Formats: sequence, structure tokens, C-alpha cells
Amino acid sequence: MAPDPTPPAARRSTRQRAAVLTVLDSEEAFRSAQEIHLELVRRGDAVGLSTVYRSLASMSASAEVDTLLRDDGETLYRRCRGVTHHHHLVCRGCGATVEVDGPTVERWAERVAADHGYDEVTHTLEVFGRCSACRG
Amino acid sequence: MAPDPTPPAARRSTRQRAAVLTVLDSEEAFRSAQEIHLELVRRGDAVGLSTVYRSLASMSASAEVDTLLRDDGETLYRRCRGVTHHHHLVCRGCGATVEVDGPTVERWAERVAADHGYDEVTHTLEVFGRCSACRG
DNA sequence: TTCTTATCGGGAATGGTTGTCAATCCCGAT
DNA sequence: ATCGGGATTGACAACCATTCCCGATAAGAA
Ligand SMILES: [Zn+2]
Ligand SMILES: [Zn+2]
Ligand SMILES: [Zn+2]
Ligand SMILES: [Zn+2]
Repeated sequence: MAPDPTPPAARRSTRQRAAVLTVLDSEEAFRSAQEIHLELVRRGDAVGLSTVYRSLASMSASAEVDTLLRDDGETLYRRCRGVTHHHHLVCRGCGATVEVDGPTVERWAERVAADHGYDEVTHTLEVFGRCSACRG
Repeated sequence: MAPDPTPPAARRSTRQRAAVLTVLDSEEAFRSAQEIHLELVRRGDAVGLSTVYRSLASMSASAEVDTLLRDDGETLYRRCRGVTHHHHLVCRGCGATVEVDGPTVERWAERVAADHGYDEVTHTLEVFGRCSACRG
């Protein structure tokens, strides 16, 4: 077997990516790319908006961050603690998020898909509400 | 008690709204506003794009049509047969949609929210896959 | 250090969606 | 039948999140 012709696509570690990660780690709620970019500027550790988008996309692809589509279609990002598959209970007011899992739902989705002859199954499940703090 | 000062917000019936409904009724899959607008033009029963958006928004508000957010954030619309709350099994290839319901999930969402002190609970749940036709 | 090239950044481009507002049309009242 | 006012329409501009572009920069191997 010939040696791999393509050298391991070295993923360089940059100040920018680290800065984005730092903001994510200090954030409890789901945030938009624009909000994260603004926070970086506020901290005096500015990163180009394009780079913020690129970083988040890459982290999302490698499952380092979770994404969530808001009603208006804007994408929100969050660095979750749990490493396994889970879902979210999100406050519409402040964005406070609780990680939850529903083992029953996972199986349900698989079975429903199989029953109708669908494969390559994925699913989205999010719960929205108003947290006790926002109820005042 | 004085008579109602605001006359019943009469919802007028127009050719445009009817045309949009006709397209929706002849469509099996979830479609975007742009696709629906294009189909209207193709049928020679053109309706302004703004009006298409307005009609769909109003029908969505009155639960006459279901909406679905695609990964890229574009909103899709479908006129479902079932009148009660349900979810969707959608083919990523052709958009073929099956209406399904998961009574267990409904209760699970409510309980999870309550357990964490959230109220005014809503949830989104969609299953995506590849239908047998698209597997061909 | 030097070289290769992944990465960055800022500005332009994209594209779905909403806002604007004069012209038009529904529909109940006359 | 006709009138009048308010809902509705539609062409176009504005909006805004996201992506594209490409010359400049800097990480990392040699
Ligand atoms: Zn998560
Ligand atoms: Zn809250
Ligand atoms: Zn439906
Ligand atoms: Zn299909």
C-alpha cells in the first residue's frame, strides 16, 4: 500500500479560533454568530466576522458546538457540556438552556422512519418555554 | 355593555389567496414561498411575491398550513390533511412527507419543561430521511 | 530562517424575507 | 346599482444573516 499522498490536513491552532471558543465557554445560552462577534469586539479581542462564521461552522461540523435554528431562521450556537446526543429546553426570554435527553424519542424516530421505508434517519427536537426567572 | 367598537376584522376572499391555496392543495411535499410563487406563474395565475409571503404567513398563523425550517433557514410550507397536532417524516431528496404523531413525545416535552420550572411550553420535532423512491 | 499553505479579514455579493405606499378590489351600507 | 372606506395587492426598495472573494498574514514543518 502506497503512503497516503495527502498529508494529514493539519488543523492549525489560531488566536481567532481560541477566542471564539473562549466566548462560547463563558456563555450559558445559545447565541448567534453576530452576538459572538460583538462580544469578541467588546472584549477587545476582535475577530473578523467571516472568521467567526467559519470557526462556528467548523466546530459545528466536528460536533464541538450544537446549533439551533430560531423561528426567524437565524442560527444559534452553544458549547454544550454533555458529549453524547441530547436535546435542549430553551427559554424564549433569556435563552437559558437545559440539556435533556429522551431515549424514547430516539427509538420512536427510528421506528417511524423504518415503518415508512425511510433510511439515513436524523431528527430535530427542541423544547421552548419561559424559565422561572423570566416569569418574574 | 356597549356594542363592539371594532367590527369583525373581515377577512376578504381574493383570487390571490385562493390561488395560493390551490397550489398548496395540489402539492404533496413541503415547498418554499419562492417555489409556490414560481408554480403560480407557471400556471398563468400569477400572484405577487409579497402577496405569496403574506398569504402563507396568515395561513400559518391560523394553522391552515404547517411550516418547516430547512437546515439553511429557508421556510417551507405544506397544507396537511390532519387537523390535529402532528409531526413530519420528510424525505431529504424529494420532500415527500408523511404525517406522524408521537403522543409519548408530547407528554415528555411537557414533563421535562415542568421539571425545570418552564411554562408556556412548545416544541418542534421533525424526522428526516431518504424515502424508498429516492433510494432507487 | 525559509517555504508552503491554511487561515484571516474586510468588503462586495447573495438571497430569502420584510417594508413601503400608491393603486386596486371586496363588501357592507345606502 | 352605486358608493365609500378599509383591506389587499404588487412592484420595488430595504433589510440582514450568511457566503464569497482574494490579497495579506501567520502557523508549522523542514
Ligand atoms: Zn446541546
Ligand atoms: Zn428565561
Ligand atoms: Zn403537518
Ligand atoms: Zn424521496
